[in-house]
Amino acid sequence: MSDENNYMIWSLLKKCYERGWIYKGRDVMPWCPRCSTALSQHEIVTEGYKELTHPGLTLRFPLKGKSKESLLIWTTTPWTLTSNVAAAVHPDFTYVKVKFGDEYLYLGKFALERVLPKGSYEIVEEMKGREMEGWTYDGPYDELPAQKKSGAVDAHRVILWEDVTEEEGTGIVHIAPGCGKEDLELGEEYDLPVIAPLDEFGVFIEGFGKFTGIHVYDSAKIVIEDLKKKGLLFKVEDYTHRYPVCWRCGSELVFRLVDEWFIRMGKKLDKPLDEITEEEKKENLRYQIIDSAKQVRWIPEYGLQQEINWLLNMEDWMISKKRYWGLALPIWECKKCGYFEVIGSKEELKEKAVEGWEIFEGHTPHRPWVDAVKIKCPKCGALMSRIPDVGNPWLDAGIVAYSTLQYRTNRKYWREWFPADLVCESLPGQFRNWFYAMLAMSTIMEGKAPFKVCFGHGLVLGEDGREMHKSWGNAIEFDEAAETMGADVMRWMYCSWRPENNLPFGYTRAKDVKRRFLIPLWNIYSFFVTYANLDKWTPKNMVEYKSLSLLDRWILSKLNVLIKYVTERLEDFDPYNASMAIEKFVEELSTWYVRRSRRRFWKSEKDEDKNAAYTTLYTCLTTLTKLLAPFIPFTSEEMYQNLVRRVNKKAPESVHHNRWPQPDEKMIDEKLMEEMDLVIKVCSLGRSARSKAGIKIRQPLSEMLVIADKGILSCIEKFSSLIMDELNVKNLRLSTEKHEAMKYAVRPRPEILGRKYGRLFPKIREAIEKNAERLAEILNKGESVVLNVEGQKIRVFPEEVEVKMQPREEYTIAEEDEILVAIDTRITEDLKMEGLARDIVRRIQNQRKEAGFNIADWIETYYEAGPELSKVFEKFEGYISNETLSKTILRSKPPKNAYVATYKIGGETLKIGLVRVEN
RNA sequence: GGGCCGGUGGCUCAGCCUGGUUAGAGCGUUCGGCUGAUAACCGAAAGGUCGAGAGUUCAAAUCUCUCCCGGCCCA
Repeated sequence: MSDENNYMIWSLLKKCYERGWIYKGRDVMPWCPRCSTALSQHEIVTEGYKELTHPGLTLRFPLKGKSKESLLIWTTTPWTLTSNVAAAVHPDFTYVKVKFGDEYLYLGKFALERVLPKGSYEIVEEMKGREMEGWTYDGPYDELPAQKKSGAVDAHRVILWEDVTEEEGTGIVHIAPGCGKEDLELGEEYDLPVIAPLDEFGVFIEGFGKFTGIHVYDSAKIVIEDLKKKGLLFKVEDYTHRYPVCWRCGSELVFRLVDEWFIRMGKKLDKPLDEITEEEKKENLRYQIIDSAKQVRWIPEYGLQQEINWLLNMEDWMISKKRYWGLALPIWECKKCGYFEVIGSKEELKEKAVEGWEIFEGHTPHRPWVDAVKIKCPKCGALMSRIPDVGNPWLDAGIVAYSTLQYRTNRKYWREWFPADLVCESLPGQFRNWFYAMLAMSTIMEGKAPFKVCFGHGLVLGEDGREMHKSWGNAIEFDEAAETMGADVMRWMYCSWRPENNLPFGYTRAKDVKRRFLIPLWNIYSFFVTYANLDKWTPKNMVEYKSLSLLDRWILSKLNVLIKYVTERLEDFDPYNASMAIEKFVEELSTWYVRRSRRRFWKSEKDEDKNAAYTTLYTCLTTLTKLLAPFIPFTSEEMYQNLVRRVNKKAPESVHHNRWPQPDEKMIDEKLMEEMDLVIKVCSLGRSARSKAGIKIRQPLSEMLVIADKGILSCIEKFSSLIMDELNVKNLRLSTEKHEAMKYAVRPRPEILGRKYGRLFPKIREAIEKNAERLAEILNKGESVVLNVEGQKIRVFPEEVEVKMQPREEYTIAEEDEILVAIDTRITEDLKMEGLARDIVRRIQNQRKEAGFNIADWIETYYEAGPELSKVFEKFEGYISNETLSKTILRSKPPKNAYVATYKIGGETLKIGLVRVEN
């Protein structure tokens, strides 16, 4: 391992030192007694809390100079009472003095009910918290040497604190500045002494009497015993709360006063960001980092907001860690006068070393070797030793933009590669860890962001939407997932999900992705391969653009649009929309292009058209392999090897060695794509109409009628054979006139006309309905009509009737967006027989497959059927044999070796036997 | 307590920035259909107080405010 990382961090810390940003803090840190280490803010916030039950103690702090008068205090951390220095009240809350038995107690008025039994007390006096300031009291452990030596005994008094809450306790808070973060801050404000009771293992140090040598975890019952004996204990109740624990070992944390090293983040200025002046930023790292963060393009955009929010709230960065292994912090401290110095490089250290260099030389800058080196204190001349702490691991993670790019040794190289184009990690996890560390460190080094784009994705969750946990049974190991669902499936699952959303990961979703995308893709591919092999088709047979059909040109247009779009989306770091577009394309390729082209591959009489279809599908597939290579590298490689490498040994060895496809603008035909959209819609309407009429596609029909405006019709006209084929109709009629398919119906309104004309009404109705068409036109114009009914002239007004349009009897219609499709539902005997023929063909095809015959195998077909189906066999013999590759079709009992099946079609029983024959 | 993200059919999510037909898709459900790509495909139907309330507007899922719920972060 190279030392570069270490020395790079040394030089960064040196920079901070030179600007006065490094300092030693005496802070109360969350501390794990088992791991014997402090935990940083980063570590504690992630998974650092557990519901735990502790003894909640209510006890007396007897007031000095007043007999039988006490403050009532509540705490859940008995051990901190040994280090009590003060008691805090809220200045604005109301407190009460109550008579309780033969004593007087002080507590918050709001706490009376939960602390004292109802009716057991009598309020003697009320006061605001601020009136109590300065009252002195006797602490519970004033006999301890540590209490005496620190001056705490004489410092015990009531102080004011805005953060006292009404929600829990007595409203009077016990303050031990050596045992709590807020306590320490408050203590500094009031200049209180600090007592730190615990060593790094959580054991009481010297000066704590019988506690000395006792582990903090064992101290609670001793405290409770003591308080009982001293008569200070008021009551003990179990109290359950969220309490911080060590993320590594789960031990309860204690708060311990320790020396730690920090990088100063700069003051939090209490004003809007845009009002921070350049002058203020100059020495304030916090706001400099925010400026760096703003240089980055955040995906999603709100990532920036989140990062800024973190930076605005971030405390000074604790860079030390109480461990043995890790980056040796290059801080040398003088034990005698307290001066410290940060060393920025190996060379500087060598120069300043006064002893131990020979031990260190040749080693990496780690313990124990580096600790041997001593330097001379420039202030007092004593020997300075390195502090024992190692560095926070985020220092290592955050320096990569410098340490891996030869920043110290080859600045030219560094400039070439810095800043990185992209970093990508989990946004909720890293905005305060890795992203933060990189931004902070690069701001210190160069005053700018180390990456241009920060792509933050969501979390991978279990399929149930909860975090994955082994114990919850929703966790899936990567290896197992890759093995079971396939790596490409997993990749597509990620790509086709909005990255900023948390991803529910699991096998159901994998199956879904497979079915939605990968299987259809593979089906297209295997369809192509099946027929290309049969036809011995190779890319050498590819035809020119001018030989391609409209359908071919359409999908190639779509393909080139796709290339353009995917390229653009990927360049914009947007794999989601890129993959969605590919899915859409594959779907269209499968459900429209291939479906409409199948016959061209199988039964095309003209080689030219067959070649055109092969050319087109081959182009689509080979282009897709390249577009898909970054998404599903294994599937695309497999397809590529078979489609390209097998027939062209000169092609690049792998799909991943190919150039990215370039769109061919000439192939993009906007008009054609619009037209095809219309065609697809017409077909969809046609199917809808058939479905409404209950006539399956297999049943040929004589005519369909499309009614729309001229523009639409002229688009459709070119595709009439496609439409007729798709919808299985013999003729396609186009018209702009709705009445070709529709007729008017006029319904007289009995509540008006019946009342008006009485018994004449039925005759009137008859007259109206007989001439409905003609009358409707007039009535629709808002004019009245005159009817001759039994010699009377009857004038009928538009409001007296209801004019409706309905399809003519022979048609069933479907209508949408100004397009109306009508199908003629009359089935003649000929059409019916043709439908039956098609039905028979389908059964035979199915049967061939079930028999295990190959697509191109020739067969003999035997059948036994009733008179009608036999007639169909005779009439459509050519068609049936051609479709099913039957050399002969015989009306006879199938031989023994035939594959036989029986069906019921059109009320007759049909028995079919198939025998494979040599070609 | 403060900040950010989210709340839309049974489920997973689009739409919101830039207000405007009848709020979409996939999955699931039901019914029907196609098929030598077949553990796939097509069509139709059922299914929605767009978290709640107020405001702005001719018009609000969309803009504003308040509140509720969930997640994350900070205190």
